[in-house]
Amino acid sequence: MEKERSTEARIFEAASAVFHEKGYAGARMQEIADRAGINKAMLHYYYRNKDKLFEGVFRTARLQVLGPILDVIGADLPLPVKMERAVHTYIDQLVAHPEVPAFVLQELRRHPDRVRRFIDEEVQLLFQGLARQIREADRRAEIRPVPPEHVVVNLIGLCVFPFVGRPVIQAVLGLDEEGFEAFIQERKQTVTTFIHNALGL
Amino acid sequence: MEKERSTEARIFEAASAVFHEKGYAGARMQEIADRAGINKAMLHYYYRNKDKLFEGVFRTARLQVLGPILDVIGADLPLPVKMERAVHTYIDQLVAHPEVPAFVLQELRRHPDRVRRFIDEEVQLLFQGLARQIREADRRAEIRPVPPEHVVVNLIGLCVFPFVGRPVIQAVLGLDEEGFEAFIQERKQTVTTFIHNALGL
DNA sequence: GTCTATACTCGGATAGAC
DNA sequence: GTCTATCCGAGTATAGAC
Repeated sequence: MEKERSTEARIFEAASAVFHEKGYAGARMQEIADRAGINKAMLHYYYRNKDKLFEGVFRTARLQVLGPILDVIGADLPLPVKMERAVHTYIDQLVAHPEVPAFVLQELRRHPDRVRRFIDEEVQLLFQGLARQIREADRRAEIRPVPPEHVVVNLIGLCVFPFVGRPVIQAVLGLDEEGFEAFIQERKQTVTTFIHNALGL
Repeated sequence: MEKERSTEARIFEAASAVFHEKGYAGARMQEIADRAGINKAMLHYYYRNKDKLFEGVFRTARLQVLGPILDVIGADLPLPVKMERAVHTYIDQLVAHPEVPAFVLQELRRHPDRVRRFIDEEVQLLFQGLARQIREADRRAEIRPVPPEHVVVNLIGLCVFPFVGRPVIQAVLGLDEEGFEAFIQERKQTVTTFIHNALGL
């Protein structure tokens, strides 16, 4: 109910929270209105309908989950450094938006038509560039022989999975919220080492 | 509409498919009825309501996603062999039920109360056992020093992530359905090697 | 711009005939 | 056991006053 930000911004933040938590199908306009501290009718005044509101939230989520990591992947860095930076950057990014990956993956799964817009030409090329860099390192015998596509998927998966599987991981390891936080912070180091060792760097 | 299996079984299969695809909130009783080739009213005759039907599907999903892998983790095997078997078994298991992990993780995220039942004492102990085995191997200097909990999460994540992130991975790597299948089959080997190398086995 | 009241649709659930 | 018809609550969206 903060009077600071504009109504529109408050709606958007509330909508983000609710969509992230419940997904499109589970989200209720009423709950969004409540969290924004305004009336249901206002939602339709600013954003015509649920779809439009969702569209905005999803577009933002894309940046939150793809933004910084792409810069690192596209940067001109030697492989070992790039790997380390990628892991650190990506985990930091995900800590800032812990619920976004599960949300995004869920919605992409239900709307295959969105996938092309989500992973556009540019994004695809960036990842292909990383794969090529790995292949090059392999050719020069700087790393163990290894299929580059798998390394790319492993890199992303090792960073993202704990956030998508959070409840299960917390239960298995017996971690409370702050225990999980700490675990994630450790991963910046352990995942980097894991990958470096796997590649023989 | 196969006349073979009983109506009850057909309903359950249809319900599984729809719940897996759409999640609880997105699933429609009408669609389940259609796929089962029967009337909506029949759903309520066999399973009292949507919740009860979901409960059954979810319980089965738990076994589909936890079953075989737990046997391997609990088995009395040397670490390198156990890791290899775990990866192979788990990926085979997930190929048989590709949509289940995303479904389960999504629903657990929305119903934190279910988590305890999902990861019960027994499951927790099995994973702790694996962690202990890794810690032992570390103590005996059979592997590189490494936090066991992270290895456990990495093992599971490397197997599960491709299925949860499937649409994104297909788009990034430019794979069609059978290309993805092949990629997954490759992973049984590449992930095993990745982990072995990471641990210095 | 913000509210209240209300229209309308969708979907889960039940009644009751066969 | 299986169907048709129908009820009813929930949830999105709009009308209209202030």
